[in-house]
Amino acid sequence: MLSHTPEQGTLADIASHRLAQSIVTGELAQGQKLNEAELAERFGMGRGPLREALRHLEGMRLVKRIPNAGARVVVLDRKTLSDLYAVREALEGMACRIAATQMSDGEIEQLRKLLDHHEVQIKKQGGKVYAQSEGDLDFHFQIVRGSRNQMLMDMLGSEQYQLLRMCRHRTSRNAQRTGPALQQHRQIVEALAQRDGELAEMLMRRHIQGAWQSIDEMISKEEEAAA
Amino acid sequence: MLSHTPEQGTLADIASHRLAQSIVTGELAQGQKLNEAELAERFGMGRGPLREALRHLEGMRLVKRIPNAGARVVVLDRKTLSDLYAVREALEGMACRIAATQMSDGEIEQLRKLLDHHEVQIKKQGGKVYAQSEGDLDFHFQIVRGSRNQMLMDMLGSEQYQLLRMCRHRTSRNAQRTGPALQQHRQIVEALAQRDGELAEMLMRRHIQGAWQSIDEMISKEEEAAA
DNA sequence: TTTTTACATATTGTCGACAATATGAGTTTT
DNA sequence: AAAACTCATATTGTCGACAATATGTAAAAA
Repeated sequence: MLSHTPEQGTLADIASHRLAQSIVTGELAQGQKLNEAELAERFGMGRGPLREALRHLEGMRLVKRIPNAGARVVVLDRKTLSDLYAVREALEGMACRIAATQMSDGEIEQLRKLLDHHEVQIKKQGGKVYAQSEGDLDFHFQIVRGSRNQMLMDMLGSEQYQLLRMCRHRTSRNAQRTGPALQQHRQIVEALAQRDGELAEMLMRRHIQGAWQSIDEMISKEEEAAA
Repeated sequence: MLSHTPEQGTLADIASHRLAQSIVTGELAQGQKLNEAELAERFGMGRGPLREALRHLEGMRLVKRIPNAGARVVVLDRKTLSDLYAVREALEGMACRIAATQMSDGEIEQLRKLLDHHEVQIKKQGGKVYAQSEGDLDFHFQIVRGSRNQMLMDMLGSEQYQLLRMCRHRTSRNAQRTGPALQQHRQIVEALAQRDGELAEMLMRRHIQGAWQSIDEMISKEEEAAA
């Protein structure tokens, strides 16, 4: 799974983890002001560790800090998400190409198993897509791991995927794209199995482009509804 | 120029900036232990702001922190640098492709001017390559800016380029690659001017691959000398 | 009525002291 | 002599209080 660590280090680490969770799940709304004293009290700690946690989250781009004016949850507007998906496309495309030469047969078999698992999950509980969303990230991250590029793992795992999960929770109601997504995942795995890095990269890029299109439409509808 | 802000915000921001500077220039050696009390005293501040700065630098991947055991300057071994250049290749390649459609004619002309400036600098002071190194980053960052992708600018500007500068200071003695690099830069600008994104991307990728090869050889020699 | 100013309040920024934990030297045991 | 243990020391983690800065409100001026 992804970042399900109980996080039992320093208080700052705990706060950082809990805050990230709250932000990602939408419990803390986008743009919301983060009051240090209040949060510290809620978490049962002093303001020191909490401030360190905020600094950490700032580095993860989950909050935006303004000197002497506090921190707010980041707002994922359309432009930001568009940028995010462009970066993902480049990064995961590369990861896929390299993974095709680096992953072991066992790891690729593991990916197939993961997709089988997703398939039964989808058929079992048609509407409840949350698990699939998390599973989707698992799939993507497995491939990134397959690239053996630690920097990539850090960047995508500890940072971008958080933003993605945040975006998902926001637009999770009507996520009917799970079917085609699974199909695309299977194609990607087959390309990896054939050690065809170029094809795997291309399929992954298309997959992410498709995901962005889907998200983009949702945002458009949202904006229409708001207007 | 790049990150030459005097940084006059909170003490934590000042500390963060000064530490980053010291790390990048090699004044603080790789792997060196960072003592909170000592640094706080040197900067004339308490340990609170300094700890926040360390948390920030941790997010920028310039230091590595171990709970209850302190922070150390990150170590750029060959694998880390290899990963970094792979990521750069993907990211800047994309930036270049998009920049070809997004940059204004004026901005591209600006790039030409920048390269002219580099050329006279190189001819004037053959050995002193430091300025060119910084200038090289300026060139790359201008193109990233041209992609209009804020996330990319953040990632490359505030993070990866710091690591690059760090790497440069380490292997700066024999940097005779400035000649061919300039030539490649010119080719890239011409591709941009012709609005040929595909070509621009390809040239940029090759350029970065070449840079990595050069760095890699240097590291090999270093390791031989050490053994 | 609108704008400006002054002030009380809330929030962030900073420090110093103390507690918890790791580090390393010296001692004991095998 | 090598390994394991003990304890003094150094370093990190945490807290509460105070200073500096921003925020919102109400009175005064236009």
